[in-house]
Amino acid sequence: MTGRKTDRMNERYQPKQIESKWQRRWDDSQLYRARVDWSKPKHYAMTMLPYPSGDLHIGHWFAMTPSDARARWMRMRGYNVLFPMGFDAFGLPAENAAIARNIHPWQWTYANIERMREQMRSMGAMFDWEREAISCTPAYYKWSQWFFKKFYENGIAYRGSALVNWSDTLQTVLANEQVIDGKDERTGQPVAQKMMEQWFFAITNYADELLDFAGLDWPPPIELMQTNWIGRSEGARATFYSEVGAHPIEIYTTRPDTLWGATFMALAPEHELVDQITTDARRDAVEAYVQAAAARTEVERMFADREKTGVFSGAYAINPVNDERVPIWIADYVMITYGTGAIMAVPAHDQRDFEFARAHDLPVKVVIQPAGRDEPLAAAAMTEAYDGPGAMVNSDAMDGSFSSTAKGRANPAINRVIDWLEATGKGKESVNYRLRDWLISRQRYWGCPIPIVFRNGEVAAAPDDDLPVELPDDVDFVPTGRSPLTYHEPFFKVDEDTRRETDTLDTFMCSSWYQLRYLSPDCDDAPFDAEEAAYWLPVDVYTGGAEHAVMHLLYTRFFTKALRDIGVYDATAAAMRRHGRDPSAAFDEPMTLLRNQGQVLGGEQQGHFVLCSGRKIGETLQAERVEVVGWNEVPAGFSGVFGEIARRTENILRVDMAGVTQLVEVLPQAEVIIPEIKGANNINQLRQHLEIQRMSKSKGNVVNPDELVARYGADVVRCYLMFNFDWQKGGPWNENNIKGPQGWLHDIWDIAMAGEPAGAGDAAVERDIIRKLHQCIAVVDRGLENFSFNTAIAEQMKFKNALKDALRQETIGVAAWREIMNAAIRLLAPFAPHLAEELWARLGWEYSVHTQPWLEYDAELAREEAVDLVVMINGKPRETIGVGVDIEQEQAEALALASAAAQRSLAGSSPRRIVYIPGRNGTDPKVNIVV
RNA sequence: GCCUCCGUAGCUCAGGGGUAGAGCGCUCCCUUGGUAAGGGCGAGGUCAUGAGUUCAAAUCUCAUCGGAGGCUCCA
Repeated sequence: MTGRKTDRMNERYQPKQIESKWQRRWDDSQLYRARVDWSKPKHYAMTMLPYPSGDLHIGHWFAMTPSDARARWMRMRGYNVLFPMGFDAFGLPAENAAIARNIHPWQWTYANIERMREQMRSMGAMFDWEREAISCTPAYYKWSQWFFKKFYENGIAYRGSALVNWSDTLQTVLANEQVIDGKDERTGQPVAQKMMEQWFFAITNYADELLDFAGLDWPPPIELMQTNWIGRSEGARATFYSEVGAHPIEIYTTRPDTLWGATFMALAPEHELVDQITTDARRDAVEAYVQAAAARTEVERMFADREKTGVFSGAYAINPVNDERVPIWIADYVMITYGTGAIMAVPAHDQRDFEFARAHDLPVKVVIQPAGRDEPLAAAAMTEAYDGPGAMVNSDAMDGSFSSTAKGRANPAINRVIDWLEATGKGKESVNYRLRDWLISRQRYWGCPIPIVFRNGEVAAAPDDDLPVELPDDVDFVPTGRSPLTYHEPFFKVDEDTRRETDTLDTFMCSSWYQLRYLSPDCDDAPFDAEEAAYWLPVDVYTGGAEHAVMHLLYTRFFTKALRDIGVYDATAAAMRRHGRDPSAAFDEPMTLLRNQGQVLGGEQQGHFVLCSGRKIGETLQAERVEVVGWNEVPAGFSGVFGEIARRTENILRVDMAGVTQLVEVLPQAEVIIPEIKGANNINQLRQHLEIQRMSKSKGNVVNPDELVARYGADVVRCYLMFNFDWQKGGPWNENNIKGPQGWLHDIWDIAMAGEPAGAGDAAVERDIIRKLHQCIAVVDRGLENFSFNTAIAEQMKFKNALKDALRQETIGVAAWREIMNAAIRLLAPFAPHLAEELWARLGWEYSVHTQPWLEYDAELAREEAVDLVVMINGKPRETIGVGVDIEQEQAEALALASAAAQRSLAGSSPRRIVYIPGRNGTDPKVNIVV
């Protein structure tokens, strides 16, 4: 023992030195260069590229280092792994920062990239920097423009007039996806609807294909969010005609089976026919209403008292199914952006229409009669719309059709009505989507110029020779509401008759294809090299934040499908075939597996609210009693200290008493009462307050990873992030817990550095450690497979504890020690790559541990030899009997019946039933005796 | 309002019809020329609540409560 202690004292684990040393060595030896090698299976792992915002924050570490650990694991398992990194470098923050600092966006951007690249190197991640892609470089955006041209030539990109989201704050339009609750999702500033001519991508052409997630392994919530966003609904369209002027008014409905129950129509205030159908008598009222609606933002329209407002147009329409005359109203509960912007209103069977009808005294007509009711549904008595199943009534020839709760054709009544509508030409089956085409024009400077020219008013794609259409540097980019490039004549003026498009592209377009640019970032005759693509595509594992669920992740899927359809992958498919790889389905989706990490939040939990009573000595209360209560449960007249525990150090509590901090010293004999924790309580169980909130500079709770690395080393930070959170959930930052992983790595260092053990070893103990090692391998494998990094590390800690214990007992011999260390260091390598590399070298093994094969789990070695036979009486465990793993049922039952517990319970009588549960892979066998 | 996921030890989480688990933290003891440290012992849980199915429920079903996220006049 003394000798070992001395050895350990000689050298301590000093992360700083070994980490920078190995980072250099890895660079010099090009350890992480990924090259096409058809003899090996490929694995393309990608983590969402950062925006170069200035400093790497802990969220980047949390997203990237576990992804790195998994990529390393795949590599050790024999895959040829590509794990690239880049920067999504166009966008508004660069402009805003540049304006604030009076420098150019590119200066700001490139300085940040330099800085972040260095910070990322300190992670010790296996990024292949040779493949770095930066979206704001001409070499990159040339191809963004090229794709735009291709889309334009194939009708996927088009210019159109539409009601778009305009942000006054940002002085640009925004995509639908960037607007949340009528506000810009980044700044929270309101967004107005404005009619503008803009560039769009026809993402809606792909709506149905985007709904299909077959073959994808994506988190169900993401699939659900995309599905909801696309918002497919099935129904029918029908055309009503205005009584005067016979203007056709097309409506969309999911309930054509209720067409006969329409008692009025409603048009959105923005509907183009409003002006034409309104009668002179009603014109003033209608115009006032339309103006009022226009003045309201979408938020106000949604959250204004839910009362349905509207105004009668004076006009009537004829219901095509029964020629009934129905009044046409203008109402802002009808959205111009959904369906046709006009509805047939069926108050009896639609709650919104019902509320409107009751508010405006419009008739209600029942056309679906629920079955099995004592009283049939009567319009006058209804207090809400009925949208359940029933038989069609008052519907002429359709009467009696059964309307189920199913949607679309699956509903017999709807099915029959649609057939009838189509046969009579009164309407047709129709599918509607909530998804709208992707608006990609931006009236800002720091983005990719749209490669379009206007020649004598004619729109044309910029010629290939023009690409890249370079973004000029000398532009006054302070926002004015018009694209800054419109003030830059050398840019926009091609010749007397030809003018360039001066809008720039949404940066989400740049990030829709970056996985392709990584394949060959220097390629200058194509967006990507077909040979590289044939090997690496598609991305096998994609990791990043869930906030991109319906933006980036939907766009990039659309992009991939569109590229496939316009033949961009043809050369790649040919190359695949040459190498014997089947290209079918290789280009349907960009990323086959997706996982989202959670968010690391600042701060922590709420403190307990306590009542402390005792003697006051100076400013400190010496408490003899501390009771946890609800925050509002202060007894009247209570004279001690009460409030929330803000901090606890040893037995000193700082109690926040309505903003004033009171010191409370809890005396050793004090009584502590915490109702939520049963049994005797003590002060250590008291929770102290730490707020949970997002990390942000303004709150001052941002964790700087550089400082952490300087203090603990990159490996400790990596392991802390992987260990202390469920990666897919995230959680509050609590640096106290860093001691756990830190101690673990220090222990491993100490164990390895203590050198070979002197004793001869004990075969049984060695066998047991090997068993534990293999049990550990299984758990680590499962953890990495499932992105459950915390369990993978906890299991290794457990194994380390067992090993340390055995070493202390001097029961491990030299040969076993080397075998175990060899395995343990390889197990550690994905998590703590520097430490593993250092120990691997120190124990005399060949560089690099990261190119070693992963550990082969051996179920036979992991198998327990002795198990406990559990004797259960009526399902309750009562006794255990040590037995061999191979015990048979007959023997087990006999042993169980003979046990003291069984004898006691049976007391001479015979059991009603005996259930034998054999042990499977290591679990204990059980015998349940029912008495 | 609707949809999805989640409630297990102080914390972070495994498990998922068959003995209640891990790591960290915490208590107490030892050590201290390893010192923003080391070693040992130990405590702590009606698996949110209630009902049902079963020989057996933390696990399956239903309801309720609580938390997180998403959608929301979607016709």
